[in-house]
Amino acid sequence: MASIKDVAKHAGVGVGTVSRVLNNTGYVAPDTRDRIEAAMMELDYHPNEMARNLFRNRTNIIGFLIPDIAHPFFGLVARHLEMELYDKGYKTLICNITQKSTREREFLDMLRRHMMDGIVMGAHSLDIEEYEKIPDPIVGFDRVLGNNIPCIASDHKKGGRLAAERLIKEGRKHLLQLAGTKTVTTPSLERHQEFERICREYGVKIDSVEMPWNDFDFKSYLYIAEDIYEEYPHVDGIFSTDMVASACLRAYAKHGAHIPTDVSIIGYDGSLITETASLRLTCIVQNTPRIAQQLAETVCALVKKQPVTLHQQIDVYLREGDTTLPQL
Amino acid sequence: MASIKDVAKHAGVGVGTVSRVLNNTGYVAPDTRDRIEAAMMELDYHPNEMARNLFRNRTNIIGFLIPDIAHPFFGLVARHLEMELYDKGYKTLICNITQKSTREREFLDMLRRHMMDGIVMGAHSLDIEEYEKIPDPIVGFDRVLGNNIPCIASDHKKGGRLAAERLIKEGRKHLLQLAGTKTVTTPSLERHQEFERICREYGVKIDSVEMPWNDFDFKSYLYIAEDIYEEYPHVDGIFSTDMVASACLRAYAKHGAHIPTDVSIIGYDGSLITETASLRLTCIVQNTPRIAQQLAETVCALVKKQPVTLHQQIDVYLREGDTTLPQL
DNA sequence: GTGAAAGCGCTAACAG
DNA sequence: CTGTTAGCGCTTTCAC
Repeated sequence: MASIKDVAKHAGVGVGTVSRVLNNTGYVAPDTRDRIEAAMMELDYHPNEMARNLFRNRTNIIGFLIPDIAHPFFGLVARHLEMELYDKGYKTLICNITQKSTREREFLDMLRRHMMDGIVMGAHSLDIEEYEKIPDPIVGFDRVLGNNIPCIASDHKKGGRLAAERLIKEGRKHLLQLAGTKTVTTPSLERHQEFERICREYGVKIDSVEMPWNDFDFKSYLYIAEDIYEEYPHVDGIFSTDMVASACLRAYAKHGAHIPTDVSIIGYDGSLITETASLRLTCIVQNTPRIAQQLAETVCALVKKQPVTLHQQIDVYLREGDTTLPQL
Repeated sequence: MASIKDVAKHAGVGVGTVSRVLNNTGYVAPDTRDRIEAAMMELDYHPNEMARNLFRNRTNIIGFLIPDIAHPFFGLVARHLEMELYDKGYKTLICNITQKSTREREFLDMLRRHMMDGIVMGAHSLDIEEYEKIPDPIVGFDRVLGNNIPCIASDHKKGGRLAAERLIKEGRKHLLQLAGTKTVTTPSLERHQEFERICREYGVKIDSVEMPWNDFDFKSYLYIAEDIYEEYPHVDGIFSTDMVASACLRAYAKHGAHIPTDVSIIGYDGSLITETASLRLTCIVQNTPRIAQQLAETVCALVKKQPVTLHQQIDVYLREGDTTLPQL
């Protein structure tokens, strides 16, 4: 708990001089510096970052708000984002908003109270106006938070197209896509619109089902998948997020369908679970390293009051797995 | 950027009074309070948390150091830990230390510089003495960091026993266990010692392989699994972490082994990937909610200088999946 | 080169 | 009940 004053006293100098060696600013006589460094060592001195923060008016902390850090896709983004931010000199504060709560508002409030220099919003539930009122750095990850708030998202439209075209090319005749609830609008919904559009364009039968919100609990996805099978036992192609797709894979296989002979399944995200299963899920992969890089770059630019691009789209691609028919 | 001074001036009162309504301490005349609240509203005032932190000498931030937040097991612990800490009034700062770097030391330094009130160490690489020198709150998650540093870990010994006994009961005769590198000692290594001990006790052949460190990249686990198959094509029981076990499942199945008829596989952790695969991995489940709860409770107690239990063991259990023979 | 002093925004003690 | 003041620990002019 030694303070800069203690060090100064111990070394027989003023606090200003200690501060100078601490920050390597201005001139300090070599032997004075030595004495100060010795004093710091002896007192086991560590500069108090809170005091520095107060003076500089920044904490070097960026907040990341997400539905659930345990979700494989968000976990991956968080990992890369933390890495990128770290390299830029920032620490990452995370906040899950799995259940309905006041967490989001509190998180935004922390930003306003200067606990964080900026935040990346990977989830949202308030009205656009609320975000636009906030003068501090905010970047949306897959969320459109207002006209002047940057948003980074995958090219979901292309993702939907790639999936639809692939299934159609395989000769599938009755497709099914499962989407999350549309309580809030996010760019990712575009993939389903595009998927449906293309199916209609090719005259392929398409059913779109909106699923209830369920906190990413895989067990409940399994129940949902069972219901889906009951209602749509004869579809021959399914498109959904990795998690839901995996659940459907289990449900349809359990009822005797052979994957991919009878049913092709394409996941969306490209998270770890598409690789660890014995039957690898064919999926549309979101470029998480790139997303994280852009998020970090944008939020840091905002913090430094540098100009930023408001809309950034990250490319996606289809990765072959074992749940679609091999291409000829 | 309005400060408490601006509010005071605007409301025609002293800063002390404003502070009083801010913190609901002491008496403030109703109409004075109204005037102040109106001023705060008008100026869009938000108290500066950095200044408060400096005064109170705490940030209400707890750090969580882990190998990789994208790893399904660590992600799960992080999720629960964040929830627990949030309920206790703390925010969670995460730090990955995937690659060799100075990150760990920097993280510890942040603790000493009062950027965080305490940290939970889910990874470590320094010598015990380094941690013991640090006077600030540190709790080890599956890491013994010193004689006076609390450590919360699963009952790994029991985990190893449950796995061994199950495989032996199935009549398996040649077991194989894959362990991580032993560059640092962690309680989790006990499961392998116990596994081996029990195999010997029952006279069952057991091979233990130490794997190289690979940053939890599943693709490299697959390569390793291939090598393992080459070297141990005739084992009939495998025990390893979920990730490695899943990779082995793929490798052995690919080479024609039928799971679980020919080979039984038991994973360790009980993470999401054991549920999402079409062939669910039988596994030893670590009680992540409970672990997180204990971690949060312990680190908070330390922050408040309350007494804590130095060693806490969390129970584990075996969860039936599809990669072991059904019990009679 | 270096010390003294002001101030970052807030809280709490102390007079009135 | 409320205004004034002295710090929290640090950085940064500004004289000496």
